[in-house]
Amino acid sequence: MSYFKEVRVRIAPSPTGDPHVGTAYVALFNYVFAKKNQGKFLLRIEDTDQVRAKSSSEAMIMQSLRWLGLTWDEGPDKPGPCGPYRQSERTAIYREHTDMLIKSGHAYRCFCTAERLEEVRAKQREAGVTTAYDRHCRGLSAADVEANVRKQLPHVVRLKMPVSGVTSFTDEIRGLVEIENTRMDDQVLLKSDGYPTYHLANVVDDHLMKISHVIRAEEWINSTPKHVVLYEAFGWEKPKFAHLPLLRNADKSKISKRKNPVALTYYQRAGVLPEALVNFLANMGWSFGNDVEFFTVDDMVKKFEFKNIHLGGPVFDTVKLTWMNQHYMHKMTEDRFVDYVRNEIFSDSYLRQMKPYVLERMSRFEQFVDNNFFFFNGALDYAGLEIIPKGKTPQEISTMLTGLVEKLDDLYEWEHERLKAVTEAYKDEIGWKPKDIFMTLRLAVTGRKDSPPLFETMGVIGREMVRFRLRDCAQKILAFPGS
RNA sequence: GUCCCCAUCGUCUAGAGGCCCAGGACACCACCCUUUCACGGUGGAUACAGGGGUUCGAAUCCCCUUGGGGACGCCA
Repeated sequence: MSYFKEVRVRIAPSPTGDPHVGTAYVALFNYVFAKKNQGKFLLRIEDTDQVRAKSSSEAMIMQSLRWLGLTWDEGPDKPGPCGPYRQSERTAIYREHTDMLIKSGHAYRCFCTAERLEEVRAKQREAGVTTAYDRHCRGLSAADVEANVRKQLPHVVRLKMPVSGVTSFTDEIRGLVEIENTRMDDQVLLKSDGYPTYHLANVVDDHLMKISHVIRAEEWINSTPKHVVLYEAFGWEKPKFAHLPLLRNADKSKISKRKNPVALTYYQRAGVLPEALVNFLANMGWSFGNDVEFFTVDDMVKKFEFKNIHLGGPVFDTVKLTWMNQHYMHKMTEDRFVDYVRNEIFSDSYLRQMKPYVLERMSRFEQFVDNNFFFFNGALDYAGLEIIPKGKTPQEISTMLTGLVEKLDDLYEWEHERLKAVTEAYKDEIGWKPKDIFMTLRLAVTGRKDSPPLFETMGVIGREMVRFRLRDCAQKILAFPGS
């Protein structure tokens, strides 16, 4: 009798930034597969990276998935039989399971320092071989380990990979995948801060949460054998695996914010309707058949099968998304139109944020739309704006803007004082005059010279749209005549 | 570099050996509709990466080459 009595699948995002379009993509296929099999769809927050995890990100992920209608049956906010559904609240479970593995001889403590590991890797890179842990601590005697533990030396716990043979698994979409064990590293399972790595937490939780099908992105294929070894070490029945193709940038590389807007919050702000985005995502790697392009999630549920997934990495083409969105827009009812404009475009919260900066600059409300278009637009038109300061080349401006985007991306909190501090530090770093950088930034973000205070305005417009405008501007000015 | 995955128009895809000198959609071009702009309609251009097999027959099966991507972290 199988351990799995029903279909249970999950989306397991890491709350380290804006909710990602790839998360929605994988969530959609999980959701559809669950519905198709009258199963359950869970949301599990994988916040085991203490350095990068942030709670605001978790809230946005949940908001975005709900916006798309991809709602879960169990999750951090929806208690179920297998909770808690936030990994940071399950550390005792991981420690307990790590101890089990150490006792059964499937894992060992490793006291190597980060410096030593870096040295080992550097040498391997130099020699042109695959970088991997050299298993220095795998042969440590029990006495040595005990002495080190007593000295409270910081350490991690690593998985003992088999040193020969082949580990394989059957991918539901592509069939048998085999990887030689000699190619695999002794993966860290428990970090020195006591938190688990993805590999451990994922396997333990998938088992404990009775996940029957692991449907995730293709980037995980290479580590799946490690997970298989873990399931076997625990003596657990394995779930089925299905690896979805990766969404791509126009140049076919894995979709990334450097080359494409990837935040779900960006698409929502840019006025893409949720059903259009979901429909578009459904057409990535999968097709309804019979030349049908427009369909609902419920329609997809009826027809979905793994074997119809096409494995070529689909390019995320926002032009086609926009066309699809137009189709859904034109079908909106009057009620929904009014509701949408009120609640998405002129939402209460957005207007309230704007109020301190826009009201004092107007003497009649007839000025509102013209004066403040940049709070509502997506891409702006920079032609005829004198956006290139005297003495600077379009290339320099473009590079400056791209560099600034990267600095702003590092910002933990999107708030005007921090925006100002980061921009000023950047100005000093590159040694530009204030005017050259601030006016250019103002024009890039708002499209006009006379706009409300720059950083406050950027704060209101929001991270995703500012990033998009800056990148868009950096690209457009290179195409200006004469540049 | 090593391993893994993949390969039909520029892009998303249909295609499960004969229905395919390859169908649909986006984008593009032309025309029609129209006081404008959109929408819509009609038409056009554009693809089976290359080479070997297997077969009466291959876009479809096999092999090699090439190309693309991913993974090689105390990130997920």
